[in-house]
Amino acid sequence: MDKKVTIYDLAKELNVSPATISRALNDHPSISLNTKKRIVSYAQRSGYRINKFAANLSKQKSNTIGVIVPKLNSYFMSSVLSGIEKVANGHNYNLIISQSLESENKEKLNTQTLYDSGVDALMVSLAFGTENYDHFALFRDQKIPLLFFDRVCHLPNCPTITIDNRKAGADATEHLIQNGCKNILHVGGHLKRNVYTDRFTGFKDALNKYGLEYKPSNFIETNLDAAKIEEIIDHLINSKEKFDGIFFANDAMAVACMQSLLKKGYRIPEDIKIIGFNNNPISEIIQPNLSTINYPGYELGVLAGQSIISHLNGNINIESAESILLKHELIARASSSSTN
Amino acid sequence: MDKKVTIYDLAKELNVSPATISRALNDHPSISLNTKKRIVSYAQRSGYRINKFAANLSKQKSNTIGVIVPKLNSYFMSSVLSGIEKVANGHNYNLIISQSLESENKEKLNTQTLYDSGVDALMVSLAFGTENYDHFALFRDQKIPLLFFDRVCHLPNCPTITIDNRKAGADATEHLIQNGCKNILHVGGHLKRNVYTDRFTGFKDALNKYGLEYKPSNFIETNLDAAKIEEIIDHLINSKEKFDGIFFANDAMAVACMQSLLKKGYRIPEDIKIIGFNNNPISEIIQPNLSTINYPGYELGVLAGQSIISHLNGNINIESAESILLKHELIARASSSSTN
DNA sequence: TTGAAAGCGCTAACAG
DNA sequence: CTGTTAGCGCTTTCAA
Repeated sequence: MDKKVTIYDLAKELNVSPATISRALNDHPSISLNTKKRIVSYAQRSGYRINKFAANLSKQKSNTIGVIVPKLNSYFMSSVLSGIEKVANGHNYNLIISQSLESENKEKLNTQTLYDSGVDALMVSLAFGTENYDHFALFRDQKIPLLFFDRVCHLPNCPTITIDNRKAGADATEHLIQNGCKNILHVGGHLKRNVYTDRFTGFKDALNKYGLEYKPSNFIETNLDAAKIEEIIDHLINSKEKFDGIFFANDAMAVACMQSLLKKGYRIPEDIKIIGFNNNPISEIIQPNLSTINYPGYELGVLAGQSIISHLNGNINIESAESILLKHELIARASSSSTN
Repeated sequence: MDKKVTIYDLAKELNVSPATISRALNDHPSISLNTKKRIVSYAQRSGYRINKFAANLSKQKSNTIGVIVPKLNSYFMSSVLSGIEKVANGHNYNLIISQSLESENKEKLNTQTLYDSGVDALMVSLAFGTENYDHFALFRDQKIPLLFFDRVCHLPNCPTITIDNRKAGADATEHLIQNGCKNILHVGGHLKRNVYTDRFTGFKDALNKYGLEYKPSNFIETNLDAAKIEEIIDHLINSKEKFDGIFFANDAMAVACMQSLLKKGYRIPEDIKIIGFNNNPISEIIQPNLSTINYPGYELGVLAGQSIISHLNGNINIESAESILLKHELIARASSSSTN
């Protein structure tokens, strides 16, 4: 069992042609049930294993999907990936996953590698810093399906899957307002990325809707690194402004901030109300529980996987599905409850 | 830019042979600097991209590493994967990642698929239920490096990377004892997996060391599903025993249990002391903060990636590194502090 | 230093 | 339904 057995070996052994072997092993319609059975059974016994290198070369198809994410180890992204993997696996697709680590250059390199690897489709969530999308041209030129999720950009014929971040941002903000906040701070992420600009826009929408003035001091752009929470605390404490509510672009930041504020003696929600984003499980561990927007990562992954695969199978035309919006949901918890 | 350009196209254009092109593009030693430059530059301009299907077939090597994990979306596993990806990417390896979803059968299928895909090495963390390891024989027969991490099994010539779970289990238990616990419950995972049996053994080691009796009621085997926490609460409350300490095999369970107990009016650590395992960030969010064992997932991933890759590069002989133990560390926090 | 040519193992068009 | 044959695009001896 050390030399690998090929279809030629099987062919010789069974006195048929390699083509017949191939047909038998691939459920090709034009082959008699008998020879098929004979071949499959013998292949089985002989320990034959297909050589995908050869099959891929011949078919110019790999049954592999490339995925590029900013980082693997975040609750949200790993949920998405889990969803994608689940459906891919169920359809005989493999996933090659790589991280851009928020670097445009690495994203570019990964894109090229995945192209060279011959993935049948590419799914990407953009790095913070990506400003130029030329590296995706390879895929578009070759008409290889390209789909963006969560942190997306809008290229012709490339579907996107997200939630309505603008509406969600407005919902979160409106919730704070309805619970009595008059001067809200929004702690956002890099404004290069749709998800953060949209949430920010939604934030301003809501202020506007309720006749609250938006001033530049109502917004801080961050890299969402919870380690840098002290900057925000400084802004909160030292600013002339007295903020009575904060809308964070993600839960991790919100929780880190809550911990710091609580330690400093702030009362939440009495002194300041807080809402996060994502519905990370930590939002239900922190006391008081953190209000947030549910952004269903696993479901997003499943949906993304399904739409890529049904496109690859020719079932739907992905290009017609320009952009899919998942439903989000406001989850009101104690961190923002009314205290009047 | 629609038809793909091959080395033959380049060869024709530059009046050299395909072999020369190949040498130029692969930094082969025996080629003149001049022709190399000429070729590389032209390849660049012409938009040439290697076809890995062909290269792989020819070399019987894919620069791809397969990874099988129980599930992608856990804090620990996504940290490990992030570490593996980081080093793999840095060495021009791609990762094909798949989930067994704790099913032995799926793990088996994934193993076969990855074998067929021609991965150069396979890294796996076993599913809960896996009892039979025959599916790995394919790899061993073909001498394809196979490495187990975290949830491991010991097959000849397959290195393993974990922490010393037995010692860690003993450390955790000893910590509770030293803080005054006399009757400790251990909530463990499936005993088929080394990590859980070892922690359990360490638990008994510590009881023994301190002359505390071990009775069957001191242990519950679970699938570590935090949703099933009520069973444990029942056991705690309705048992004749009065437990004054609990050692959980992971933090998620510990936190879920703490939340439930606190809601029922228990005081932690006064009424009962608790320690978890993994040092999941949630351990620093729950109040009181959860004592735990630091199990460095990212570092484990980096180490696992490095050892597989240096083996693939022929730098070290992986078979000599039978098993690597990472350092763990007890982190004492409020959930277990002494209250005498 | 370069070229010719033989694979790598499978698929698919065409013929029978 | 089955066989023949020509690739798929790259790598790698072997000769020159």
